[in-house]
Amino acid sequence: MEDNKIRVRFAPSPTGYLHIGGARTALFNWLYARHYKGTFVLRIEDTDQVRSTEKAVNVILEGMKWLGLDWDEGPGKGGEYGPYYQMKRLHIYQEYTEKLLKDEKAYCCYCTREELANSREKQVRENKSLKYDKHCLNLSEEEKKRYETEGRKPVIRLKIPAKKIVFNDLLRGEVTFDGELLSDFVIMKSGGIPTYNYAVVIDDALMKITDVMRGDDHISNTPKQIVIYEALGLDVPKFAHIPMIMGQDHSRLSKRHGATSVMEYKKVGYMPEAVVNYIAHLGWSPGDEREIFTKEELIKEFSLDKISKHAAVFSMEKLNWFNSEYLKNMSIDSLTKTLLPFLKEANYIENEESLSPAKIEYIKEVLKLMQGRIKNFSQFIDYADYFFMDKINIESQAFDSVLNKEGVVGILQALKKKLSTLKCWNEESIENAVREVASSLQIKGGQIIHPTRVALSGKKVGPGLFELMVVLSQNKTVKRLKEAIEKIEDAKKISN
RNA sequence: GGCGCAAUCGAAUAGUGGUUAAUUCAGCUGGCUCUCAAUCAGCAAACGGGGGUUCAAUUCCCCCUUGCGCCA
Repeated sequence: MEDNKIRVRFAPSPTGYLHIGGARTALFNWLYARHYKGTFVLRIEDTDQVRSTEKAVNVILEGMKWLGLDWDEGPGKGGEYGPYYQMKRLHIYQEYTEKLLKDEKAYCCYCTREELANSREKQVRENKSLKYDKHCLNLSEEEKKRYETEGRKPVIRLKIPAKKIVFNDLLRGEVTFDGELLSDFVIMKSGGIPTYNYAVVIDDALMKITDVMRGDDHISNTPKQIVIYEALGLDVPKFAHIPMIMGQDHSRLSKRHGATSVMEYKKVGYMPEAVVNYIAHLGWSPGDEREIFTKEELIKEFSLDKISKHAAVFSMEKLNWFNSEYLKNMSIDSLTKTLLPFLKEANYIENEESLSPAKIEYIKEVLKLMQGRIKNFSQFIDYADYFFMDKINIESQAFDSVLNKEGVVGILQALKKKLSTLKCWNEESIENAVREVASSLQIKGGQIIHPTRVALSGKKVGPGLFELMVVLSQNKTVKRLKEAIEKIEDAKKISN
């Protein structure tokens, strides 16, 4: 029973951040492992010494944790098949390489960059597929020695058998490649560093990975990896190549399509559950109409046969929709808790810990007005700024088109007078007061409401005016009406 | 250049050898309303092209096209 347990892995290169595509691959593997009660391994592929950094490892781990994708073996966790960093496994690759050399399944190649380029150029000219010319396949010991004394450092190449290489993709069925067209590719670079395809095979085999689920950009790498498995006499795992995620223009998802880093979404104020829910739908569907899924439901429903085969396009609008759905359904308490760091960041509050109960209550009231109007917390910071600023910033377009108009000063003055003496500050009495002012001036409600909204918030759009006033308080309402009146009069003076 | 993978409304996906080809996001119209959002009602919108197989193809097969990827 133990032997049948599914083992999958996510193996990122720590060369940047955890991007959306990587996160989706991680998610699918995680869901697959959790669904079948298998093991989810995290392995760091850090053999690109130039681009790999410790910081990038941490950023990726952080991203995984934020999304709630916990791993059973890997960095910080250990496990019986470690180490889980490729650079700590160099001796293992070396060991297998010596075996391949001894078995004459691989050979040293001393060709220089120039020699390879020349050969390649010739192949291009002859319209042939690009392939190593096997110049070093049968070097004698003397020739090898001569190259070494010249100071050449060899790379190790694998001999590719000239036969069909077939594998059964769990998603796509039988995929066939012609080994004849494959080059004797490099498995070990001259510095003793394994190439991607080589390290990945040894690691997957030694870590007893049963199912390799990865982006379909790896389909063409698979035959090479199978050749390595066979040369090493290792069991070939099952493969499932999932579709890639593209930008709106159907090119590879990149920064110009918007945020591609998962942590960027945290920063802008998305809920990890919403991001997970959305990316789960990129290339996968439950087979019916449901859209909103908890992680537990995703685990329950996830299966390979519901993964589509064609590339998916990332849509910010749809993500926004998912996120606002989550925000709408959150309790005010947890919403408040999540919002606090953003308020701090925007300097709307001093300190998250030392907030007075009254202030927390105030934040909750503001949140109630904004919940359902925002797609993320950055938008809250933007839309609700006037609740947290002493001097508000009146948008110039709103000022010109709504406030700086004939008759507005008189309206605001009348309203100010009425509100400043209002005894009872609740939605109902405020509405009554506003309507009374309107009817005494013989104008429609809207003619008083719109300028007042701009005077109080600096914006033309926002929550219902009366509830806004209740939260803002009588003092501030009156004060801002006064300030708006002054501002309009100043503008009139200047233009005259 | 060689090889591989893919192809349903603008996007994500359902679905089927015979259907009015469905749902969600986005878009548009209208209701509600002080604006926006939310919400409700409605509209518009797709089987890439060509050959087969078949009584019947969006669905199965082949070719083309397009997109994406791998190889340097």
